[in-house]
Amino acid sequence: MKHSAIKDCLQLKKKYDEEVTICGWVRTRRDSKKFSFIELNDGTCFASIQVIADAEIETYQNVLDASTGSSLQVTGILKESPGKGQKVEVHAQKVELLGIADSDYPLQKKRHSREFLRTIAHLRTRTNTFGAVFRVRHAASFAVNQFFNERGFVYLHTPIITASDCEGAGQMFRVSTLDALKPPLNDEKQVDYTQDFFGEETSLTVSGQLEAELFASALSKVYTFGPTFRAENSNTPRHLAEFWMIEPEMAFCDLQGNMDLAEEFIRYVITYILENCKEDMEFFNKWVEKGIIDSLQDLCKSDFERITYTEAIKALENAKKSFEYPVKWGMDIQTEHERYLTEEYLKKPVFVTDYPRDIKAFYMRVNDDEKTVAAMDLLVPRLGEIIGGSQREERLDVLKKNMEKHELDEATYSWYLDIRRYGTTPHAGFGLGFERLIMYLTGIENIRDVIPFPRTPGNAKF
RNA sequence: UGUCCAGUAGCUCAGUGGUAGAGCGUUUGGCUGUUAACCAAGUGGUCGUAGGUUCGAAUCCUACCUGGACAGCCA
Repeated sequence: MKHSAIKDCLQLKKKYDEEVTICGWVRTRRDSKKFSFIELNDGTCFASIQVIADAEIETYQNVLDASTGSSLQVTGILKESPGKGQKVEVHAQKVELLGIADSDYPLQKKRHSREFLRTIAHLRTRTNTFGAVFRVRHAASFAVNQFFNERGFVYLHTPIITASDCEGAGQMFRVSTLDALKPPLNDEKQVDYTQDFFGEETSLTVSGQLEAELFASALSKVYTFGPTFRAENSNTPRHLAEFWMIEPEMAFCDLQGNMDLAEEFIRYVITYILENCKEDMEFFNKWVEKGIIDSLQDLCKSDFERITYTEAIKALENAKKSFEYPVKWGMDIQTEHERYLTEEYLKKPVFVTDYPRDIKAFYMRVNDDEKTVAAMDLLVPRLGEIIGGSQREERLDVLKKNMEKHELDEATYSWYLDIRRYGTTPHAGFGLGFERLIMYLTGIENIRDVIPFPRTPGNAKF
C-alpha cells in the first residue's frame, strides 16, 4: 500500500495541490449535509490531519460509515486550509474504509483517566498522551544508543537468564521447566534443581552489571540496555516487575568519572528530546506537567550538585523540618529525605556519594576511611532516585572480605573474582531506570504509563 | 507487604437510610468551512462481590476483590 505519512503531509514535504494517499485512524468526524470533516491520525506525529470529503464523491458512504476509531485510506489533494485550526488539509477524492470500529469503541474524543486507559493498554496508544509517550520513548532509546556510540562504548547484550543469585538487587523470578506441582526432590527433600533445564537453579536477571564488569575488563567501555526483572512486591508509581535498565561500565574509571558520565548522559538525552520531540513535549508542557520544558532547559545549563552522604546527613539534621524517620549517620536515606534534598534544599539534581558501607552492596569500593564506599545515587526533583552507581571494588582481598560479610559463596562468583586476579583495574558504572528517565522527560507521574504493557504485582495482561 | 482513599450507565462523576441521576459517548433526525462543533429526541444500571444491621441499604457494619495514593524495597 503506497501512502504518505501524515507527518510528511503536515510538514509540507508534500506540496500544495499535490495528490497524496494517507492512511490512519479516525479520531473524530463532523458531518454536514454537503460534506464531512475527518480528523485522521496515523501516529507518525502528534497532530492529526483534517480530511474534507464532499458528499458528491463516489465513496461518500464510506465516510458516513467511518466511526471514531475506524481505519481509512484516503486519496486526495493537499490544500491550504481556510479554516482556523490547521494550515493543511486533504480534499478527499477517494475514501476507502479499511476497518470499521464498532460503536462500543472505548476511546472518546474527550479526556480519559490514566487508570481507565491502563485497562485498555492495547488501545491507549491511539490517544494523544500515549502516542506522545511512546514516540518520546523511542527517541530517548535512540539517543541512549547514540550517546554511548559517540563515546566509544560497546553495546553489550547480557543474559536474561542467570544462575548468579544474591546480587543484592532484590527478589528474583525463578526460571524452571520442572513440574511445578510435583518437582523432583533430593535426599534432603528439597527441590532437586540438578534435574532442571540448566542443571541448577536459575532466575531472570536483576542486573547485567556483573557481566558488564567482565566485558569492561576487555573492551574498556561497555553498556547494557535491556529488560530487567525484580520480583519485589512493590506497589508504587515508580516500580515495575519488568523494566528496562541502562548500565554503563568503564574500566580505568573512578567515581568522579562515573558521575561526569551520568551527568553528561542525562543532559544529552534531554537535549535530544527537546530538539527532536518538540510537538510531543509541548503537549506534555501544556497538559501533563506545566513548565517542564523550561525546567529541563534550565537543567541543561547548570551543573548538578555533588554532596557526600555525610554532608547530606548534616543538611538533614539542620533542616527546619521534622521527618518521620529520624536522621542519623549510618541510616538509609528515606524518600522524605531525598525529596527534601533535591526539591527543597538544593532544588536541582544532586549526586549523593560515599554512603556507609554497611548499607550498600558488596561490590562497591571501600574508601580509605573504611567506613564508607565509593557509591553514588542521583536524586532528581519529582522522582527521587533515578541512578544508582559506584566505583567497583577492584582489590581481590578486600572484595573477598566483603563477600564474606554479605555471606556470598565465593565459588558461585569465581568468574567475577577472576577479573580481580588477572589484570584488575579501577572501574566504575551505574544503573539507570529507563522508565524513570521517561517519566522525568515527560512529566508522567506513574511508571505504568511510560512502558507499553506494564508488569506489576498481580498484573501481566496483554 | 503495611496504612489511607475510592469502586454507582461505555467514560467522568453527583446522590450519605425512603421510587436510580447528570454531563459526555453511542443511536436517529436537523443545521453549519467544521474543529472538545451546535440543536432536538432516543439509548443506557445485579450501585465491585458476599454476608450482616434495619420495616426499608447505593448510603451503616464486617470480610474479600479491584484500582489509586503514601511508606518499605529499588532503577
